[in-house]
Amino acid sequence: MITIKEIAKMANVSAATVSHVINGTAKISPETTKRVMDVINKVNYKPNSIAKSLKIKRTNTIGIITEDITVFNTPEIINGINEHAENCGYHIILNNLRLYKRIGNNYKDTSKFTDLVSDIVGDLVNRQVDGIIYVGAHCRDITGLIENVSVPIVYTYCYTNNESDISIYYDDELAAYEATKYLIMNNHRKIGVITGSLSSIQCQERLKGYQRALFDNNILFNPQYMKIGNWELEQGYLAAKELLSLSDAPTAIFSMNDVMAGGVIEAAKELGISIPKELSLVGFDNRECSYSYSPKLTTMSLPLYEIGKKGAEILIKMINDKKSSKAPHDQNNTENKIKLNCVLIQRESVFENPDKSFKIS
Amino acid sequence: MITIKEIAKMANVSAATVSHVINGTAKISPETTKRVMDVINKVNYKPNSIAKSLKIKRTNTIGIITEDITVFNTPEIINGINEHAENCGYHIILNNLRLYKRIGNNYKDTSKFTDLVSDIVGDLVNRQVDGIIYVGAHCRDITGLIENVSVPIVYTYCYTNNESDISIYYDDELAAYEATKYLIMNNHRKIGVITGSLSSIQCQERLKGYQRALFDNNILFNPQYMKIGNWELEQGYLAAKELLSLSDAPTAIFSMNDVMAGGVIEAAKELGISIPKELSLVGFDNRECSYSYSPKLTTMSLPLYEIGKKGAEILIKMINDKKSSKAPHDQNNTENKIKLNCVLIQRESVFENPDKSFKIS
DNA sequence: CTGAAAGCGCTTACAG
DNA sequence: CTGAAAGCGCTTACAG
Repeated sequence: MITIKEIAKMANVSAATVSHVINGTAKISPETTKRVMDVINKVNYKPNSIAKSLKIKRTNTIGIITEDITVFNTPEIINGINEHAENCGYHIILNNLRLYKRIGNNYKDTSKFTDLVSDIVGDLVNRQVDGIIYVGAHCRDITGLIENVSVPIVYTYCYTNNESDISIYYDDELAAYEATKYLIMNNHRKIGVITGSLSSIQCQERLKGYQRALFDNNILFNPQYMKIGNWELEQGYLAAKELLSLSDAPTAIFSMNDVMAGGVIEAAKELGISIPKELSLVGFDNRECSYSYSPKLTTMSLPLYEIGKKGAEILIKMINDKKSSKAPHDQNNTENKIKLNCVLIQRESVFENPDKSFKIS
Repeated sequence: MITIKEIAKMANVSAATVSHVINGTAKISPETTKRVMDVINKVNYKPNSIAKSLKIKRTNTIGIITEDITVFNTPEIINGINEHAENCGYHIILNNLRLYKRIGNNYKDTSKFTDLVSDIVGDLVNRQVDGIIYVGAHCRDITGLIENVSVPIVYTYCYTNNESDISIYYDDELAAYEATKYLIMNNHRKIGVITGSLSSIQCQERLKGYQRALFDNNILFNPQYMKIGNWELEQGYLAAKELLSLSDAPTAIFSMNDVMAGGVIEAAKELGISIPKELSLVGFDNRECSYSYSPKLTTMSLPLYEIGKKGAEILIKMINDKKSSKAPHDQNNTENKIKLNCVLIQRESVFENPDKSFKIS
């Protein structure tokens, strides 16, 4: 490994001078600059960033802690973080908790892995990361999981109830509102909904959005049109069967995830009901399967890339603010819980209802 | 940030002694050990790993270069690397090329991103990673992409034609053989195959496996039973329609990926042919969608986790061999191209053919 | 415009 | 069993 001293000797200058030409931290005459650059290029010298980091107390590295990288949302969030970080010259140290393998579906009980997380955070801090981004596997409250960290941290796809913590996730209520409104704009007024597990916040928020869209358009909420699911395909199938056998069956269904929408498609096929001609369907999540269904599913896409990107932006800003000892982020008047918007992906499962009597002007 | 010197002062010993009790590198009396540990615990001191790395010239970090983390195979490979690396005390620096965003479907032309990769490799080396794992987005030949690296490197989900390079991927031929054999064991003898793009190596290998299974069981290859697809659902649908309308239609189909198998399911539904009772179907890849289909698809699962794990094992072994200046890996008599086996995931799409006349003893 | 020197926070022969 | 000292490869006031 070739060092700055050796370059200095070869170029007949001091190590300080070499450092200055590399970093542009002092005015060096064009001649010596050239002499130095020539030997650097000749021997293909690259400064040792570990040594540099030790001196400047900054690694230009951010730590990412993912709860489980195999969950569908995570790679795209990492992609977003990665792109912005790279543009700012930051590297990424990845720590994957492998939560599913370790504690299965107990992920809601954060106490089961606080020790693990606190070890990892400690480790990251020892390795001098400039900041940390935590990526949840499920959007939920993880208050208390991480405490007393000496570097800036931002939470993505999860949140805490601590006001000064920065959390970035997406707006379930609004997304459900948009999905329902899209069906209404397509002249549907009898709109069924198949929910996820009622105990989940996602489900509650999406239900609110669904009802608000109905309300805003003067459509009475018909409890018969609401079926309780559990996010699984089978429940979507069963719920659709019930909805479609109602005497006054809905002409459209909003399924709170794509997987259950797969069950709706199956049920409709069995009943000989054509999607989208006789039944319109909107899913949620824009999972891989939504594109494989036939018809291809119209669904709400989660702003995963954007969540990652925004997280990286804010974190890097916090790092820079800290460096220049500005006021910490939570004392600015900015809102610390950031909800990004989902976007509707129009594919093949929605059709304008031909019944003109419902037409909205 | 608290340093080893401060700990030394507080415990009334030298920094050397503190270092020794932390690392167990010398016999220290129980009394001083306790005194030192007490202050370490009291102030929650954690040594600065950057400083340590600079001194010992080892970071216990491996660099992962992924071609695209959003491709389905990659997260699971990272998971495998991660688990083994963590067990060995190694950290991971992640570099994601975002190949799809950058060059779209030109990924086969590695010359389009050699400069990018060589920058990243250089960067990783400056950051003193102990080794590098490259994770392909598609299993293909990437000879020449990376050259002259001073740290050990292993390739996963791709390979080079350079004998000394270590590559870990999976055995397409054998997997197709197993899939076809499974159908034969279920008493099928008229087995259709829907291929991917014929130009792809995967497809050629899988075709070989299919034919070898037929041959080994004395079944004549019937060209009518082979339909050329392109990995997309629509082609699977069309191919299945043709196969199923043959006068002597196959009783089973091997689809070279899960997506086309989705098309087969659709075609069968349209024709009123029941899967698996009247038609057995095996897919390939074990993608998310294969579990959402109805019936749930029996398919070959790629050993992604295992590829990652094996990659990490070999890389860390190379790092240790290098440290103790043993012979480099490629001079051992071990094989440097490692093909792991796929495993059959039995779900609901295969049924034993009731026609006893075919029964294999 | 350039260089000598100190120092970032550790580890490790070496001496005692 | 313990400590003084050198050094890993950089950067950065400071002096000239």
